[in-house]
Amino acid sequence: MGRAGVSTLGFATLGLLAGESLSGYDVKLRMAEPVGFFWQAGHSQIYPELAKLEAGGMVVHNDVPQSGKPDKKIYEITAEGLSAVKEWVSEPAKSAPTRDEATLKAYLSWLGEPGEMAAMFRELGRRHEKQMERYLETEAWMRSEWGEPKRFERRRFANYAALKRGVGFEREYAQWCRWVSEKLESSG
Amino acid sequence: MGRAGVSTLGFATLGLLAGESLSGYDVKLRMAEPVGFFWQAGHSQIYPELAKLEAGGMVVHNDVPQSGKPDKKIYEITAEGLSAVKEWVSEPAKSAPTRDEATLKAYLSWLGEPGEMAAMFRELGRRHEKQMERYLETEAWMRSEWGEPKRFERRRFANYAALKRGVGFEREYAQWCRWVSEKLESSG
DNA sequence: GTAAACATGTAACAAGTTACATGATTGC
DNA sequence: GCAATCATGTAACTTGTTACATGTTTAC
Repeated sequence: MGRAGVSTLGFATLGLLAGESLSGYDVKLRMAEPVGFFWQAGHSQIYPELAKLEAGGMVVHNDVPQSGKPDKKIYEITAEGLSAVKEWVSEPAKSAPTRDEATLKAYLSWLGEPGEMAAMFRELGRRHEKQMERYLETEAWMRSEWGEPKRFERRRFANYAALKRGVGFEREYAQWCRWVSEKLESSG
Repeated sequence: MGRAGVSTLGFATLGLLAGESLSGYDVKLRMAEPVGFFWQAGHSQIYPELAKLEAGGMVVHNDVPQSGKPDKKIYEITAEGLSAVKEWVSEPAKSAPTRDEATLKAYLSWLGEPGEMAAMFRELGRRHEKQMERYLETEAWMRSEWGEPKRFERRRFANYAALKRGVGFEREYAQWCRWVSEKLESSG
């Protein structure tokens, strides 16, 4: 928890709501898609989080009655909530301790059969490569839709910057996987 | 939890014990230093974990009485524990969902003052660069101590491979941070 | 004398995952 | 008919973090 008991998930939610008012369901969808590769949460985390934010005066909701489905709760950020995210966003990002199972397995790879280990890393590399390609497609879409990255307005640039991190991360990861699998193969 | 209720932390611990018998305190030290950048745990997690592993027959301990300090418990991996790690290590690594606060802040950077945001990312970049340099020093030490990476025996290669991931990760991260801060500056 | 290293544990809390629970509408 | 989408929640559980708890030895 950070200031006034708002967790990082809380700030992520506030950040989304700073752009547009959303239902819990919509927040969930965005946590899966654009935001998902650097922060995600299931609905079982989001609904209680929204309730907590409301209790803290960061958001308010109004019910939109629907036929058949439960009432939709549209959450809107308050002035208090907005100033809280704005303050939070420029504070030093704390890099949470990385926990990476694949790197752990590389470190312990001497315990496994080299051929099997090589295959495992080859497959892992493929997965990260595919993910990178998906991000590159989105990047291409942004360029075609929004034009020159140099002239992006702030919100689009922010989106582009996050995506760029995704591309770099996956590329480096895929390269490393391929390197590991090749070395393991040639030694087996 | 994976097979027979062993968590990833459990396997990390078993992996360490596969190389040498260790006390809980020693496991903690290794979780901080060589293993720390891709998997870490405090002693409050390690002691109960060792007890759980022992209850599951994966490790056994014998007490080494000491003067003044509490008895040292030296944990040794069992045949069962060894075959469990060996099986686990070549299974597909599940990439746990990434949660990266800095990338989230980049995505929400449009909410902050550009100058402040740029400074934040510049500082973050410096941190990752320093970390990269620390890893590079270790790499240099390995080369000087162990010779040509090509001829590393399996255990040393495994160590080297994990370190290499650390270098690549930090390099990519630092580059991205610098790129973000430069763009934010030139736009502010 | 003071801090760090050695050595082991427990308790309280926060965060995240999986499963349980309900129910209409829409597209195949 | 069957799965997916829309829409909201709760409960149980696992994992990880921070704080509490104790006590000696060694180096500065």
